[in-house]
Amino acid sequence: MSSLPPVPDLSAHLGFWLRMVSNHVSQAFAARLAEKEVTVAEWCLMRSLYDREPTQPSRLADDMGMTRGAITKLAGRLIAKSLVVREASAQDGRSQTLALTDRGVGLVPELAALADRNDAEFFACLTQDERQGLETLLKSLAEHGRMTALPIG
Amino acid sequence: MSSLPPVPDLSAHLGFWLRMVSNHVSQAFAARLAEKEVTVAEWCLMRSLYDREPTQPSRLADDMGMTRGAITKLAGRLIAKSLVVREASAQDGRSQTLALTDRGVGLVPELAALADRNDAEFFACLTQDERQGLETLLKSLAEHGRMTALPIG
DNA sequence: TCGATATAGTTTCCTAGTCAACAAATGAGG
DNA sequence: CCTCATTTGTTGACTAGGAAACTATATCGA
Repeated sequence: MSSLPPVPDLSAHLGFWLRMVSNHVSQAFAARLAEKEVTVAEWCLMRSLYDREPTQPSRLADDMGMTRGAITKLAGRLIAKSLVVREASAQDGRSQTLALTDRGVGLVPELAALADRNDAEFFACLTQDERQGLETLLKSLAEHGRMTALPIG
Repeated sequence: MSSLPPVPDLSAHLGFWLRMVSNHVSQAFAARLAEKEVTVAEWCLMRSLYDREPTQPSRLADDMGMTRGAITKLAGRLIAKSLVVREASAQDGRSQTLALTDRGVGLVPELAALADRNDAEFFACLTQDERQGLETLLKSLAEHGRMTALPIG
């Protein structure tokens, strides 16, 4: 009988638990957003536009950690839903800006409320101190790992 | 001038930081695995098969939080790479089992080493106590949220 | 001022999931 | 037994993203 080399279980890694919890939180959030017919990526883009001047797609791509191609399509879907408008730049013929429509502006606070509730639901089982500690740890990891963009994928 | 209702920033939510860090860790891991021409999902499936009897696809689907259709395709890719074999059940004509090939068995420890290194790299900036604390918090969240499967998406 | 290069956005092809319809085999009830 | 519901795995249509080729415009340098 050949014995296998011992290999740590998947659950031996912190990354495993991180992924497990993160994905559950995100999926639950996605389900809430789905009732408003909005995806997580759409929410991120809309929130990014909410309190900002009309913004270039390339800028949003950097902020959101997505490619420009993805932003083109994402913006297209939001435009189709009349939540966002695309406008050509007067100065630079290549450039455009994206901005929320009135409907988009109106929707953002509703979606933000869903985000609040989702966060509250998942982290309710932690004490205030624990939540604070978790936030500190995650921000520390983000800083040391030079994580700037919000990676969707 | 109409003033917008105040809306918390994306970064106001713990879920945001969780997702940010988790996705970076996972993407870095995916990049390491890519050098061995293996995806994260493939790694999870292979690791699941490593120290187990040949296992039904439906069982793996439950374990990994994926649909059966996804397992069909995932297994198909691994079979194409000669890392996994599919075998029909003798007792139940509907049922099959999946198992690692010798090559698959040999690859798992290599991939596990990559997982170890990836984890070590990302969490090196934390003290041992902090890592322990993070693990405790994540496991607590997983338990309270009844998170069993390893959700890929 | 013209040509090379860089930049902004789009498009095409590819990947890897989901969902829902499906075929084959099993099992349970009359 | 025979039928009908259930279970197993597969398939096809669809989604959302990435990579790279592409178009149009702008800029820089000789």
